Amino acid sequence: CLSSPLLAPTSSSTSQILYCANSIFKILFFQALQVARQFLLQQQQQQQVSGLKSPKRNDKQAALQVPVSVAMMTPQVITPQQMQQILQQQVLTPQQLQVLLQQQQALMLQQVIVSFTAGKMAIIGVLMSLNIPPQQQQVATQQLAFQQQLLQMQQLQQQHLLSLQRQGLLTIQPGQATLPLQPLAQGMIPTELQQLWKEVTSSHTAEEIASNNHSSLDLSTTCVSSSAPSKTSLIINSHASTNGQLSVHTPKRESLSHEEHSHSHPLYGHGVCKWPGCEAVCEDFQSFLKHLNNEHALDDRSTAQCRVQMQVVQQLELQLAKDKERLQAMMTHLHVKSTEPKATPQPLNLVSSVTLSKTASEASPQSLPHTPTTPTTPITPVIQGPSVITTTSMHNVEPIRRRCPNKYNVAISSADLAQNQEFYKNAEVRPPFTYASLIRQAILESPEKQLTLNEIYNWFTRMFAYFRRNAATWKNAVRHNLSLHKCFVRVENVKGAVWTVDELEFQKRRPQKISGNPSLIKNIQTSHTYCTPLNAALQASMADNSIPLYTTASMGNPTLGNLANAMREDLNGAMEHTNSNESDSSPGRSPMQAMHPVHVKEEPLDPDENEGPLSLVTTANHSPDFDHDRDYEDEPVNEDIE
DNA sequence: CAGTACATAAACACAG
DNA sequence: CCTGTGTTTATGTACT
Repeated sequence: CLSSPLLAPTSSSTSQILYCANSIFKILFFQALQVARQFLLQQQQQQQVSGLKSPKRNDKQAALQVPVSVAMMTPQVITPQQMQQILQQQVLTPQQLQVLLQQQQALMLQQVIVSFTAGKMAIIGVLMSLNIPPQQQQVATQQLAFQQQLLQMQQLQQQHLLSLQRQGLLTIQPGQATLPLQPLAQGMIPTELQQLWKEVTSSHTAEEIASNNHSSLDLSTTCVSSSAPSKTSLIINSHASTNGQLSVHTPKRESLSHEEHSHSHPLYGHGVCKWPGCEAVCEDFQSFLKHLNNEHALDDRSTAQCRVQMQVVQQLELQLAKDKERLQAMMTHLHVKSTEPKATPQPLNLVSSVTLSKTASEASPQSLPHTPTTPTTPITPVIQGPSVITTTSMHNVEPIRRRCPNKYNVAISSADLAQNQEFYKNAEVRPPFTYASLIRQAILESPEKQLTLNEIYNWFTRMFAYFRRNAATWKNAVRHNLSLHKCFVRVENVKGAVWTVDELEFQKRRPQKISGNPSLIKNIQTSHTYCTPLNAALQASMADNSIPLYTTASMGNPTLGNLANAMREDLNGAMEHTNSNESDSSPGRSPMQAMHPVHVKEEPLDPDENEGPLSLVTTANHSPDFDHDRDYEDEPVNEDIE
């Protein structure tokens, strides 16, 4: 790629060659630079001026032509000796050589900067759009911040060179050549990293706006390893003024004053020089510039630092590429290419969140609790391809009214809840279950099949992170549901009142037609033998078809836990209630049967079921599980923490 | 389009 | 008076 029309100083060609030349030039540049500098030192007295363009001229494009050509041609074949030859043949003055070298370096540094900046910006954008979990973002952020510091150092070097070039102060200071190389990682404290991160993001925004959104997303796919960035305005100085910090390295920089105004020099902050390992105190920006010119001139130390930084950059580049690859795989896995965001019930959003907030292993496509359209395709990973990576999916903690559009949402949730129980505990995602189902579940999970209101509250907050906020709302809803639905029976107790579930009423609650395939009934038995995503999908499919699950095996199956069992009962209730006595199938009802509903809601049907002279019997054998629940109650429910 | 289920908000009563 | 509990009504949304 170095042999193509690289010498044309156009943006596109320059950008293309820049990347190609990067790796080669990285290796050869400093070598050549050293040789050239040696040569310069030797030839310093000759002072032969032979009609080269002045380095101060405004025509930066023309000025860049020579270095571009040198930079692009030499890396292929040049050796230090050849470099010398070239330099001699061209009969350049030391100043001119210096200019050339600086321009080469500037160009190369620009290339590196742009390359990494583009990749960095893309990654930042992806991270932000994806709401990557904090851990991953932290890693990426640290990497990028480190990268940014490296790039800023390079920028400063470049700017420094250019300023020197402009002022005609291009002299080598041999005395500095022997200064020891300082560790580059020095002085990288977290606060600096944070600041850098902020700078990066802010400049990214401005850059995106200024560059008309051209490059940011395109580069996201090519990132660091991009071979041909589509937009190269960032590299060439034409848009330097729009690039914020990137404008620093433009040879044309008309304004040190601008920097003085903004005092936003990447290498200057909090009154200290942020050159790696320097941390020299500079009162003001002017002194800082002086310090830069004096201490961080183009010398052995600086070049060595740059060299090390380049190696660091290379490492980061590799790592970034890996991370990018991983991210790509994640995005692919999560079906980012979604077309219809609203087409799917909520559990998909949940999965997206669970994937992003928990371990990736939990995010296998099979675990998507979406509802397969047919029972025969329960484990098809990508059926509807919903948008799982959306900001709404990550911030759907607001009390948005989002009932599951599916009429059997409760039934679907039976498997879903069991499958994502841990997820709901941790992710602030609204469970796609009705309050009634949840209340019933809470009650049925209790050993006595009865709970006080407060215990129900605790169950909600314990089982669902979503219910740790907006307590007033959902608690009111719980009370409302308890009062409204006849399936919830209030029973006076010694300790007060407890709530129980009238299964018959609950199953009466939602008369639905049975349209499912009865052959799937046995599938549920086999399916919940394995607590696998397939299990969830199968059950979800069955739930979707309202298959009755009158299987005693489903009861008390520890594989899916009580939650799933109860929800399976819920599933039973979802279908047309043909059997009026399957409420007896619930094995755990016996304690409740002794209860006496003090308060019977209007039109109490079949009071024979709750005949009550023994009403207070069970209250005597107070279950220690209540104390067990108390343990959770003691936990501060930070629902009011917004 | 009507009916139903559900969520949400709010008013109210009552007891501790 | 405050808080928690419980009931009821109203309203809006989504689905059938």
